[in-house]
Amino acid sequence: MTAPADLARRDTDSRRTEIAGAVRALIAERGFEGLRMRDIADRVGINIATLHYHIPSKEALITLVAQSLRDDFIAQHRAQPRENLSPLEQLRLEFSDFRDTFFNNPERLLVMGEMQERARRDPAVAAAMTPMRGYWHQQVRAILEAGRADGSFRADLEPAAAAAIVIGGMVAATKQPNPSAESLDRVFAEIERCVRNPSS
Amino acid sequence: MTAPADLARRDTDSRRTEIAGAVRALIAERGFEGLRMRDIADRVGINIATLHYHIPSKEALITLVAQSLRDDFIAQHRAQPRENLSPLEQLRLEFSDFRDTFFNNPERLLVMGEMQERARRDPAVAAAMTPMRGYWHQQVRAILEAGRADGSFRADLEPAAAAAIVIGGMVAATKQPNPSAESLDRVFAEIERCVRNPSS
DNA sequence: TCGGCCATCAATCAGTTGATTGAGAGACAA
DNA sequence: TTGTCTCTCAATCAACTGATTGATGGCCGA
Repeated sequence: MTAPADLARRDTDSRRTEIAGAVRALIAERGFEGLRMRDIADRVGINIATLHYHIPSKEALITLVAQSLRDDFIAQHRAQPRENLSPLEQLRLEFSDFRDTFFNNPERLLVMGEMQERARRDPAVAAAMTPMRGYWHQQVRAILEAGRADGSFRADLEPAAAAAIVIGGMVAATKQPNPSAESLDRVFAEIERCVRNPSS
Repeated sequence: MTAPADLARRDTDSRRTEIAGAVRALIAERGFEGLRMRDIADRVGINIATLHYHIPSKEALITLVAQSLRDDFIAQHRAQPRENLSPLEQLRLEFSDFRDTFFNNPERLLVMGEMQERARRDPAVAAAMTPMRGYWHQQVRAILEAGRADGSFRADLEPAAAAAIVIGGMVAATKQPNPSAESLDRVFAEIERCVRNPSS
């Protein structure tokens, strides 16, 4: 008996989603260099040949994960309406989004970090990661520009450079030893003081 | 003839240093998941058994590299006298140090990034990386505290959080697409504006 | 001179790893 | 019913990988 009736049989699309989730969990746990096709199959609960049926190669798998990350990222950013908020409120929304992800979905940030490293050597990964990084950067930059325009942020603020610092600062906050909600918030508050207009 | 006279014969200490250098170059090129003992031996120009003679295991090798990074890092930071400089000058020295390393020794920063990722799962690596990160953080924090004290930096600046942002901002600057001396300097200048006292 | 130690190498091993093969079972249309 | 298409699996492969073994030649102290 090679395919018992009680074993879940899924269409390829949902299988691929399931596989992507398993891979992300494994990368978060053991990193890229510890990623094994057999472990992925085991976690999904399928045979390694079945895994290869849905995903032609390990390389394709990694591309799939990069795309799944990008899709998640953009979906989350689109979920919240930001139009009616002040630039400072938008920036704070960015912070709270990030904090929520860090605590409720840490695997996402971990895997993004790993993928970011790999993007340097793997064009296929870079093709999925670069737009995501660009989207985020653009989002923050637009907030900073709006804040500079309405006087709530510094007049001498350079949006592109400052966006890099804001994002870098957020990421750095998570890499401190023993990150907590409080330690994250301390860094976020400092970023706020970095960009706010002192004379307002 | 298995050990010809024209083949370099080195004592274990200098061999280990040589091996650490080769490993760092390989990690920078291919990342952690592409690191192979045979490639290391090839790059050093020795047999794989000789490699294992000097380094008992791959794990020990990685610890060795982490330590070599830490030693380099601290050596460079001790090299420049900072005592007679103003806080702002000290901060700028930090920037130029970092920029020099990025362009003259990019392998160092690349490998530090990879190791930082790995530190999360490997206590031995963490033991070497955490003090390095801590040293750097402490260095920047001291500069920021001094600047706040003498009024050249913001009075409401929180040194620990700001240090995280300064370091995170520097690192983020190198991860922009197509980083150049100019793009780095734009970020560094923005960091300066972030911390300076607006009323001075 | 000689004996022991150090650094080195060719050859080899056992376990791992990504990928393939050939076939079975269920669903569904003709 | 029959045929075919999709999804699944056990078994297997060839290549790779970290590590070991046993031996060799040179250096150095006695």
